[in-house]
Amino acid sequence: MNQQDPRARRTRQLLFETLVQLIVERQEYDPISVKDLADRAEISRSTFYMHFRDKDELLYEVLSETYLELIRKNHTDATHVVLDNCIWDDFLHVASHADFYRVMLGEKGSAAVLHRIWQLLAKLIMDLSDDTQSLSPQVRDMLGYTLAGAQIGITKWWLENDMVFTPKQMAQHLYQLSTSSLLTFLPNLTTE
Amino acid sequence: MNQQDPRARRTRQLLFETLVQLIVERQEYDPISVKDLADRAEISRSTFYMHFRDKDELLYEVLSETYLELIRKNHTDATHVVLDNCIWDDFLHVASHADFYRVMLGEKGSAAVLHRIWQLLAKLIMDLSDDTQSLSPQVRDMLGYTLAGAQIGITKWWLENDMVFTPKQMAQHLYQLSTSSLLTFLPNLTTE
DNA sequence: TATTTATTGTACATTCTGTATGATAGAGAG
DNA sequence: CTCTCTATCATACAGAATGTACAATAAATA
Repeated sequence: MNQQDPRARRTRQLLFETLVQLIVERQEYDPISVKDLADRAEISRSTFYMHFRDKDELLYEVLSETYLELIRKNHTDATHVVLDNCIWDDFLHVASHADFYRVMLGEKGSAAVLHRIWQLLAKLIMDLSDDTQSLSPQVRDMLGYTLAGAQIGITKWWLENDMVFTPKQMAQHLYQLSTSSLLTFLPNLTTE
Repeated sequence: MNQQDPRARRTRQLLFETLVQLIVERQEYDPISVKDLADRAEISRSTFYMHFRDKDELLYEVLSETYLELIRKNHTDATHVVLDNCIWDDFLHVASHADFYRVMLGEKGSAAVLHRIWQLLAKLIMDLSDDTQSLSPQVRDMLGYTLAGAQIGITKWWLENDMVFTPKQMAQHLYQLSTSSLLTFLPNLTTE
């Protein structure tokens, strides 16, 4: 399959949008079938299998594209390469796809996607917090997973409670929660 | 279906154990079919449907039984009705079912189960942390979700990294991380 | 215009789901 | 022990979804 062929590009993009659309519309991921996607996108089901092995692969590529774009945006703007601004950006990003994330982070979402977001976030957080350079890679990793969990948790709550705070407020809450605990956590790890 | 009939009790219990066994063995949840369960448990597939609507209902009841037992144990022993001891208990519990949780909290797990654990943990944490009584129910809830995320995150890391720390060490790490951030988080919420 | 190939429609084998039904066998009552 | 009740069994069935195969069509490109 030639990725450059305009027909293929169109179909791919169409399937990306259709999947997100169906997830938002039906408020669930798993019960969506390849037939559902093909019908909605008005393509043949066999065409789907020319592009993706299955539903999950499609979803993975949607996320890959999304996060490539998100990270690229962060790196272009110099002011964003600090943790608190990145967190703010994360909440802005989530807010602009709130209906999608509300489903995907909830009980009707996908464990695979949640796991992947978790790993990505953990790495992102650790790359940006330079006050933990002294820790062992192992403990840094542990902190990353923990803070990623905190971020996902607060985001879940936010989405499930009508986003009563602004993205900036959420970022502030999470940031002070994260950094303050990091600071107190750091010295105690070595003394035990 | 009479829950008291020894035949029914046997079958139910057998299915509980079989599901966990299959999850641990195959390291995944979703691809397990009702036929797989029936074959392994050596019961008829139709018998399965006499007890549970589907696979998910079975899993839910497994969890319900588990957590009822866990909470009951906590409440019997008076020393456990404080947050840090409960956290320790959580890690002990996870450790004793490590193979199960490694799957269920990972990419091959179940979004529904993760979501349920998240809610349960959030409520548990908030019920036990009395230093947040002054906060609004809304903010308390947000904190609960966040700390639950942190706990699930650190647990995920622990399970995916050969459980290099003891349950007690994990509890200590998480406890100081949680309480210290709570303390610094509390005053700042009102000033903004 | 001619060639390449993405897309289409269709067909097929396979698996799973949920339900239904009559036969079998285990549990409890008299 | 006998009788009744019912959980379990084996089987069948309809419906849906999956993944693959193939020939025909139509869009892109040279």
